[in-house]
Parts: sequence; structure tokens; C-alpha cells
Amino acid sequence: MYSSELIKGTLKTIILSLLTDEEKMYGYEITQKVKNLTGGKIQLTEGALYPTLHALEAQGILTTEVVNVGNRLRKYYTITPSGKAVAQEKVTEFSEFMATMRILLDLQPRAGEA
Amino acid sequence: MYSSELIKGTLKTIILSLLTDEEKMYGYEITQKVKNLTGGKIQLTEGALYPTLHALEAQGILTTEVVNVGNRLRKYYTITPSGKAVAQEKVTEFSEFMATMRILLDLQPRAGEA
DNA sequence: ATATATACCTAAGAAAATTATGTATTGTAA
DNA sequence: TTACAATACATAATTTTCTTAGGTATATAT
Repeated sequence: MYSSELIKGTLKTIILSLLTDEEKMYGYEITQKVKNLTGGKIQLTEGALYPTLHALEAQGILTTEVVNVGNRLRKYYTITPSGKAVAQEKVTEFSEFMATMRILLDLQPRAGEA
Repeated sequence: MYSSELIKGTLKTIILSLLTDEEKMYGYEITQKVKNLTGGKIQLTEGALYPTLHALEAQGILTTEVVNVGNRLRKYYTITPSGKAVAQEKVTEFSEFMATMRILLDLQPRAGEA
């Protein structure tokens, strides 16, 4: 697990990036996918995730659809076309931010970068 | 300028990395160095910087020395030996965090990484 | 039976930043 | 010469974002 302060500010970017690839996910599924993809190094907390999903929905970036699976509810989130543009911006910005931080922290630049 | 939420959580790492290279800097100098190295893309605010410097000093990670330059005060910060270990940990952790985020966001891995 | 996993949610509090000030000196442009 | 920008420190109120802790309920494994 990374110290939580590092992960701050990346939650929206992570959510929107996953939903760009998958088109349809529910909250719990997002937590599990992130956990699996990162080998447990990033674990989203529900207290952070759900309010953020609600905010993204209120902003028209995500839409929802509630589905009954067995006796349990699942709230699926889908990214809107305008949301996809936001997702792309966020991912690009984070990518550039990493390149800048590499310079600042005196780390190796990525291949193809000067 | 990057959206401020991205930069959150990286301030200590930036400060400690710079002081590992330079051994002695004052607050205003840090803001200028970061601005120059990042082409203005990261600009530290004083309201964030000074309280963080004070906290790092209180934790024994930095020591200070006040110098009179002309009629103006400069408070120089120097990293302690134990502080250097903390700096190294922070930079390494951030580097690993970037690699994890690259996987999560489906970005190109760095050269040398699988 | 009981614990763990699935699945949603909110609210109080903490942490870390922004924004807005305040003080004071020095250099520069009008 | 005066006013603005830059240098140099600092704090306080507010906002943002997250953690921690709690709540509800079903399904599954021990």
C-alpha cells in the first residue's frame, strides 16, 4: 500500500480511465479491479469512492442504471460522451504531470523523451 | 499549470528531493527552483510551503539557519542524515506509484519495465 | 452459527491544500 | 519619485478531499 497522500487527487482519473475501457462498471467492481490491477498496492475506500461517483453523475460525466442481481442491487455506471473527453484530459494531464515530476525528482526520463 | 489536485501529496517529496541535491535552500528559493525546473507548470504556494517546512523541521528532518542578507532575512533549510533516508524513501515510493498508475491508466510502461 | 464477501450508503473528523491577508525590504519602470 | 513588482517571511479562515467509523442487507463458506 502506498501512503495515502500520494493517491490523493488521482481518484477521479482512475475511475474515468477504467470506465473508458469498460463502459459499464459498478462501485464494488471498481474497488476490486483497482486492487487486482495494482496487486493490492492501491485500495480504494468506499467512503471516498461512492461520494465521488455521485459527484461525477451530478456533473453529467457518468450515468447510472440500477440492476437487480439475485436479491442484491448493483448500480452500474457508464461514462457519457462528454465524460470521455474529460477522462482523456485527466489521463493526459496525469501523464504529463509524471514526466514533470521525473525531471523535478531527478529520475530517469521515459524512453522517447529527451 | 496542472490542476492542483494532482500535485497534492507530492509537496514533501519535492522539497526533500531538492534538498537532497542542494543541501541548503530557503523557502522562496524552493518556489523559484520548482517553477523554473517545471517551466511554470508547478508553482508552489507559500501557504502550503511554509507550514510544511515548519513541520519537517519539527520532525527533525530539516534544520534551519537564519541568515541576514542585506537587510532581509533568509531562513535556510538543510536536510539531516535521517531526513535523507526519508527523502530516498519518498522518491522511491513515488517512482513505484507512477509505475502502478501507468498500469492502471493503461499507459506505456517505462523502458526496462515489463 | 459465524465470519467473510458482496453491495450499497452517509456522516464526523482529519489532513492538506487554497485563498486571503499581513509585514517589510529591494529593485525597476513610469 | 512614486508606484508596482519582486524578494522573503509568516499565519488564519476556508475549502477540498480523504479516512474512519458507522449503518443496512444478502450470499457463501467454515
